[in-house]
Amino acid sequence: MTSAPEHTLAAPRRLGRDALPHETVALARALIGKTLVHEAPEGRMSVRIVETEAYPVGDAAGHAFIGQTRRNASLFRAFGHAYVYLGYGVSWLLNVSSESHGVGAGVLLRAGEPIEGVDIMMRRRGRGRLAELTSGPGKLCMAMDVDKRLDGADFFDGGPLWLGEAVRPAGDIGVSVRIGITKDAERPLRFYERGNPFVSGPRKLSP
DNA sequence: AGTGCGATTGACT
DNA sequence: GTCAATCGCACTA
Repeated sequence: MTSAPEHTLAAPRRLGRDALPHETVALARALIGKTLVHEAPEGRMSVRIVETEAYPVGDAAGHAFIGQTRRNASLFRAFGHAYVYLGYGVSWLLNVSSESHGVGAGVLLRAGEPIEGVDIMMRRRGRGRLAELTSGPGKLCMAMDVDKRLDGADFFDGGPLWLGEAVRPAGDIGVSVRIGITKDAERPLRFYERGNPFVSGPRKLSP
Protein backbone atom coordinates (compact mmCIF):
# COMPACT_ATOMS: atom_id res chain seq x y z
CA MET A 1 0.00 0.00 0.00
CA THR A 2 1.40 3.37 -0.94
CA SER A 3 -1.30 5.50 0.61
CA ALA A 4 -2.67 5.47 4.12
CA PRO A 5 -6.29 4.53 4.74
CA GLU A 6 -8.51 7.55 4.54
CA HIS A 7 -9.50 7.49 8.19
CA THR A 8 -5.93 7.95 9.38
CA LEU A 9 -5.67 11.12 7.35
CA ALA A 10 -8.53 12.63 9.27
CA ALA A 11 -7.24 12.08 12.81
CA PRO A 12 -6.12 15.41 14.27
CA ARG A 13 -4.29 16.06 17.50
CA ARG A 14 -6.06 17.51 20.50
CA LEU A 15 -5.68 21.24 20.92
CA GLY A 16 -4.51 22.53 24.30
CA ARG A 17 -6.48 25.14 26.22
CA ASP A 18 -4.03 27.87 25.27
CA ALA A 19 -3.91 26.98 21.57
CA LEU A 20 -6.99 29.14 21.02
CA PRO A 21 -7.70 32.79 21.88
CA HIS A 22 -9.76 33.16 25.03
CA GLU A 23 -11.41 36.38 23.90
CA THR A 24 -14.88 35.58 22.56
CA VAL A 25 -14.91 37.14 19.11
CA ALA A 26 -11.36 36.05 18.34
CA LEU A 27 -12.30 32.53 19.43
CA ALA A 28 -15.33 32.44 17.15
CA ARG A 29 -13.10 33.29 14.21
CA ALA A 30 -10.29 30.98 15.23
CA LEU A 31 -12.58 27.96 15.56
CA ILE A 32 -13.39 28.00 11.85
CA GLY A 33 -11.47 25.12 10.29
CA LYS A 34 -10.73 23.40 13.62
CA THR A 35 -12.04 19.93 14.37
CA LEU A 36 -14.83 19.02 16.79
CA VAL A 37 -14.61 15.41 17.97
CA HIS A 38 -17.00 13.30 20.01
CA GLU A 39 -15.82 9.86 21.03
CA ALA A 40 -19.25 8.48 21.81
CA PRO A 41 -20.19 4.92 22.80
CA GLU A 42 -21.47 4.27 19.29
CA GLY A 43 -18.20 5.43 17.75
CA ARG A 44 -16.00 8.34 16.97
CA MET A 45 -17.50 11.27 15.11
CA SER A 46 -15.81 14.44 13.95
CA VAL A 47 -16.55 17.49 11.89
CA ARG A 48 -14.56 20.40 10.61
CA ILE A 49 -16.13 23.53 12.12
CA VAL A 50 -17.35 25.84 9.36
CA GLU A 51 -19.71 28.26 11.12
CA THR A 52 -19.76 29.93 14.56
CA GLU A 53 -21.38 32.82 16.39
CA ALA A 54 -19.86 34.91 19.17
CA TYR A 55 -21.88 35.92 22.24
CA PRO A 56 -19.46 38.25 24.02
CA VAL A 57 -19.67 39.90 27.41
CA GLY A 58 -22.46 42.45 27.63
CA ASP A 59 -24.25 41.17 24.53
CA ALA A 60 -28.03 41.44 25.04
CA ALA A 61 -28.56 38.42 22.80
CA GLY A 62 -26.35 36.21 24.94
CA HIS A 63 -27.81 33.85 27.52
CA ALA A 64 -25.35 35.20 30.09
CA PHE A 65 -26.70 38.74 29.78
CA ILE A 66 -29.21 38.28 32.62
CA GLY A 67 -26.50 37.04 34.96
CA GLN A 68 -25.64 33.54 36.08
CA THR A 69 -28.56 31.14 36.42
CA ARG A 70 -28.84 27.37 36.59
CA ARG A 71 -29.26 27.08 32.84
CA ASN A 72 -26.34 29.25 31.73
CA ALA A 73 -23.87 28.36 34.50
CA SER A 74 -21.52 26.67 32.03
CA LEU A 75 -20.98 29.95 30.23
CA PHE A 76 -19.43 31.29 33.44
CA ARG A 77 -16.96 28.43 33.78
CA ALA A 78 -13.33 28.71 32.79
CA PHE A 79 -12.38 28.90 29.11
CA GLY A 80 -13.16 25.77 27.13
CA HIS A 81 -16.22 24.22 28.75
CA ALA A 82 -19.30 23.02 26.91
CA TYR A 83 -22.55 24.92 27.36
CA VAL A 84 -25.36 22.75 26.02
CA TYR A 85 -29.00 23.81 26.19
CA LEU A 86 -32.31 22.89 24.61
CA GLY A 87 -33.46 25.42 22.03
CA TYR A 88 -37.15 25.84 21.25
CA GLY A 89 -37.85 22.69 23.25
CA VAL A 90 -36.63 20.78 20.23
CA SER A 91 -32.90 21.03 19.53
CA TRP A 92 -29.73 20.83 21.58
CA LEU A 93 -27.20 23.58 20.91
CA LEU A 94 -23.49 23.46 21.72
CA ASN A 95 -21.29 26.36 22.80
CA VAL A 96 -17.69 26.73 23.92
CA SER A 97 -17.32 28.92 27.00
CA SER A 98 -14.90 31.78 26.45
CA GLU A 99 -13.06 34.35 28.55
CA SER A 100 -12.28 33.32 32.12
CA HIS A 101 -13.98 31.78 35.15
CA GLY A 102 -16.81 33.95 36.41
CA VAL A 103 -17.27 35.74 33.08
CA GLY A 104 -20.34 34.72 31.08
CA ALA A 105 -19.60 34.46 27.36
CA GLY A 106 -19.30 31.83 24.68
CA VAL A 107 -19.23 30.76 21.06
CA LEU A 108 -22.07 28.82 19.45
CA LEU A 109 -20.97 26.05 17.11
CA ARG A 110 -23.44 26.31 14.24
CA ALA A 111 -22.26 23.96 11.53
CA GLY A 112 -19.59 21.45 10.57
CA GLU A 113 -18.26 19.57 7.59
CA PRO A 114 -18.58 15.82 8.33
CA ILE A 115 -15.19 14.11 8.58
CA GLU A 116 -15.36 10.89 10.62
CA GLY A 117 -18.25 8.69 11.63
CA VAL A 118 -20.45 9.86 8.78
CA ASP A 119 -22.31 6.54 8.79
CA ILE A 120 -23.05 6.86 12.50
CA MET A 121 -24.21 10.44 12.11
CA MET A 122 -26.42 9.63 9.15
CA ARG A 123 -28.01 6.86 11.15
CA ARG A 124 -28.62 9.16 14.11
CA ARG A 125 -30.17 11.82 11.89
CA GLY A 126 -32.36 9.40 9.99
CA ARG A 127 -32.39 9.26 6.26
CA GLY A 128 -31.43 12.60 4.84
CA ARG A 129 -29.04 14.33 2.56
CA LEU A 130 -25.38 14.65 3.48
CA ALA A 131 -25.61 18.41 2.91
CA GLU A 132 -28.09 18.62 5.79
CA LEU A 133 -26.30 16.25 8.16
CA THR A 134 -24.54 18.91 10.27
CA SER A 135 -25.48 22.21 8.60
CA GLY A 136 -27.12 23.83 11.63
CA PRO A 137 -26.56 24.01 15.39
CA GLY A 138 -29.34 21.56 16.25
CA LYS A 139 -28.47 19.21 13.40
CA LEU A 140 -24.84 19.19 14.50
CA CYS A 141 -25.76 18.11 18.03
CA MET A 142 -28.27 15.53 16.84
CA ALA A 143 -25.71 14.00 14.48
CA MET A 144 -22.88 13.98 17.01
CA ASP A 145 -24.95 12.77 19.97
CA VAL A 146 -24.43 15.93 21.98
CA ASP A 147 -27.08 16.67 24.60
CA LYS A 148 -27.56 17.85 28.21
CA ARG A 149 -25.24 15.14 29.49
CA LEU A 150 -22.32 17.06 28.00
CA ASP A 151 -23.28 20.41 29.51
CA GLY A 152 -20.32 21.52 31.61
CA ALA A 153 -17.85 19.11 29.99
CA ASP A 154 -14.29 20.35 29.57
CA PHE A 155 -13.01 20.33 25.97
CA PHE A 156 -9.43 20.17 27.22
CA ASP A 157 -9.34 17.61 30.02
CA GLY A 158 -8.90 14.51 27.88
CA GLY A 159 -12.61 13.69 27.85
CA PRO A 160 -14.74 12.35 24.99
CA LEU A 161 -15.67 15.78 23.62
CA TRP A 162 -12.70 17.75 22.37
CA LEU A 163 -11.33 20.24 19.89
CA GLY A 164 -8.59 19.26 17.47
CA GLU A 165 -6.20 20.95 15.12
CA ALA A 166 -7.40 21.84 11.63
CA VAL A 167 -7.38 18.93 9.21
CA ARG A 168 -7.34 21.52 6.46
CA PRO A 169 -6.69 25.24 7.01
CA ALA A 170 -9.67 27.59 7.04
CA GLY A 171 -10.44 29.26 3.74
CA ASP A 172 -11.77 32.76 3.30
CA ILE A 173 -13.87 33.67 6.35
CA GLY A 174 -17.12 35.57 5.88
CA VAL A 175 -18.83 37.66 8.55
CA SER A 176 -22.54 38.43 8.97
CA VAL A 177 -25.19 39.19 11.52
CA ARG A 178 -26.25 36.28 13.72
CA ILE A 179 -29.17 34.08 12.80
CA GLY A 180 -32.49 33.96 14.64
CA ILE A 181 -31.91 36.61 17.29
CA THR A 182 -33.80 39.84 17.97
CA LYS A 183 -31.63 41.68 20.50
CA ASP A 184 -28.35 43.23 19.39
CA ALA A 185 -29.33 41.78 16.03
CA GLU A 186 -27.19 44.08 13.92
CA ARG A 187 -23.82 43.04 15.33
CA PRO A 188 -21.56 41.20 12.84
CA LEU A 189 -20.67 38.27 15.06
CA ARG A 190 -21.31 35.26 12.83
CA PHE A 191 -18.33 33.68 11.12
CA TYR A 192 -18.34 31.08 8.36
CA GLU A 193 -16.07 29.62 5.72
CA ARG A 194 -17.00 31.12 2.38
CA GLY A 195 -18.26 28.68 -0.20
CA ASN A 196 -18.51 25.73 2.18
CA PRO A 197 -21.70 23.79 1.41
CA PHE A 198 -22.18 22.77 5.05
CA VAL A 199 -22.71 26.33 6.28
CA SER A 200 -26.29 26.83 7.54
CA GLY A 201 -28.80 29.53 6.89
CA PRO A 202 -30.02 31.56 3.95
CA ARG A 203 -27.68 31.83 1.00
CA LYS A 204 -28.13 35.57 1.35
CA LEU A 205 -26.13 35.56 4.58
CA SER A 206 -23.33 33.36 3.27
CA PRO A 207 -22.14 34.78 -0.06
C1' DA B 1 -48.58 27.32 40.26
C1' DG B 2 -49.09 29.72 35.96
C1' DT B 3 -47.21 32.21 31.96
C1' DG B 4 -44.40 33.39 27.95
C1' DC B 5 -40.57 32.72 25.22
C1' DG B 6 -36.87 31.33 22.34
C1' DA B 7 -29.01 31.25 19.60
C1' DT B 8 -34.37 25.64 15.42
C1' DT B 9 -36.02 22.33 12.51
C1' DG B 10 -38.78 19.92 9.21
C1' DA B 11 -43.07 19.54 6.99
C1' DC B 12 -45.98 21.69 3.99
C1' DT B 13 -48.32 25.44 0.37
C1' DG C 1 -41.98 30.92 0.91
C1' DT C 2 -44.87 30.03 5.69
C1' DC C 3 -45.64 27.90 10.14
C1' DA C 4 -46.44 24.60 14.00
C1' DA C 5 -44.10 21.60 17.27
C1' DT C 6 -42.30 21.40 21.95
C1' DC C 7 -40.32 22.12 26.73
C1' DG C 8 -36.95 23.81 30.14
C1' DC C 9 -36.31 27.80 32.25
C1' DA C 10 -36.82 32.41 34.19
C1' DC C 11 -40.04 35.36 35.94
C1' DT C 12 -44.37 36.87 38.27
C1' DA C 13 -47.39 36.29 42.13
